Amino acid sequence: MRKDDPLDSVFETFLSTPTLFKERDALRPTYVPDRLPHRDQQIRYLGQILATALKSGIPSNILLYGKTGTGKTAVCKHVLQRLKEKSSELGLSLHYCYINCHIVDTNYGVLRNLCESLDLNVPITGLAKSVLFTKFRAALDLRDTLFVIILDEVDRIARKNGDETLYNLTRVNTDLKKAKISLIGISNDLKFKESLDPRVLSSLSEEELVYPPYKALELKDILDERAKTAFCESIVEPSVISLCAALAAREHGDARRALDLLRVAGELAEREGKNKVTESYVRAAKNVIERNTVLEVVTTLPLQAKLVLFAIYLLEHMELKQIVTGEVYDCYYDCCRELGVDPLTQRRVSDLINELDMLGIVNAQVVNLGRYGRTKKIRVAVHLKQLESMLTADTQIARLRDFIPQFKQKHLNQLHG
DNA sequence: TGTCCACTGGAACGTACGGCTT
DNA sequence: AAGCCGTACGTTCCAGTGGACA
Repeated sequence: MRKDDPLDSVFETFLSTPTLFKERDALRPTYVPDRLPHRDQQIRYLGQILATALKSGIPSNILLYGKTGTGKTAVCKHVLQRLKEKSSELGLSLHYCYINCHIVDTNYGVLRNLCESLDLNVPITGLAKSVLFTKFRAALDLRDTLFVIILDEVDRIARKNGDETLYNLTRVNTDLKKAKISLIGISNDLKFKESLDPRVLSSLSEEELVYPPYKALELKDILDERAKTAFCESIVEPSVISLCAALAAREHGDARRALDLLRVAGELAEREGKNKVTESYVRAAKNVIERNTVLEVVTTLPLQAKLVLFAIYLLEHMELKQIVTGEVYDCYYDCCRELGVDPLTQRRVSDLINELDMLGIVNAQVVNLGRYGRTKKIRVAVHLKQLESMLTADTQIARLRDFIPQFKQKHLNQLHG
């Protein structure tokens, strides 16, 4: 053991303090519990549709709607797990493949995942989609099985790549002799239907189910149950559960958020060697989570997006009444020149602003200023000081710090000129 | 009432890149 | 090695928008 290694004391402290957790993973979003409180109706409904499989029928394709953390994915996985067990009791074959289109967000990627779930080896890139699709269909039809495909965040793939793959998947049953497939699309965007090809829509949404957000009391029940699995006895004060539930209920009843709060609060308490999780740890957890999400997004942004964000930051820093696309572009252009980076076109920058808006770092709203045109009104949506430190962690952006007074002066001159 | 501003956002296209097939 | 494929990222072009203003 090296005496001067600071990590030694960290590890030793960690090992010597008793853990508060019995099963930490029970608070992770991927965990599928045995019981899902307040989702009986949804479970029953999904079960009824999929039960067709138990009499060798093809279940209708299903579209599930609901905001994040309303239990869509958990219900789906839960029901399919049970269905699979029941099928094998009856000697029927059933496979299911879960694909999160947020992670696998290309048509090719989806097809590749489907192939892999049938034990086919496919290259990361290089094959034509049609070739991949033929391979998949052929491999599938070798089995006498029902193949259920769950496409989580299906709106993402439809929006980004068009509905080609969805269309093909909804039609594949007509070409299959032995196997059958059934689709479950999960989406948190209610408007996504509008952008779909009507043919795809009608076959994908033979059945539809909307998942309402959890209410604070329902979240409390969920948390209660999970906390019992996750923590050792009498670690969590009852008020902690209520606070987590209340905070998450405020954010459209997101159970994932509530569980995250509880887990991080537990981890913070544990790290400080405490044997109780109190309300103050929940509040601290809230800050940690918010900061981490923004930090991760900002630091992983490509340089051009960081420059656009820096330009918005700069304008916000100058306390302008209104920040619009044109101003952002001018400022961004100057920043690029300062760094010797080739500036993008305004068209592209407009898209980058939309992307930053989607990520929740800025708020961009299209407004009509009459004679003064149509543009986007932009505001920074996160803490300005934090944003600065996150941006200037990038060495290139840091070089722009000296540029701030110069830019301010230039802008003032423009105002008076 | 018509004009005009400052963009938006869709569509088509170009380029670079990694990786497969032949 | 050549040809092909999918993806990412970007450009160019252009019709459309809707409220202020003359």
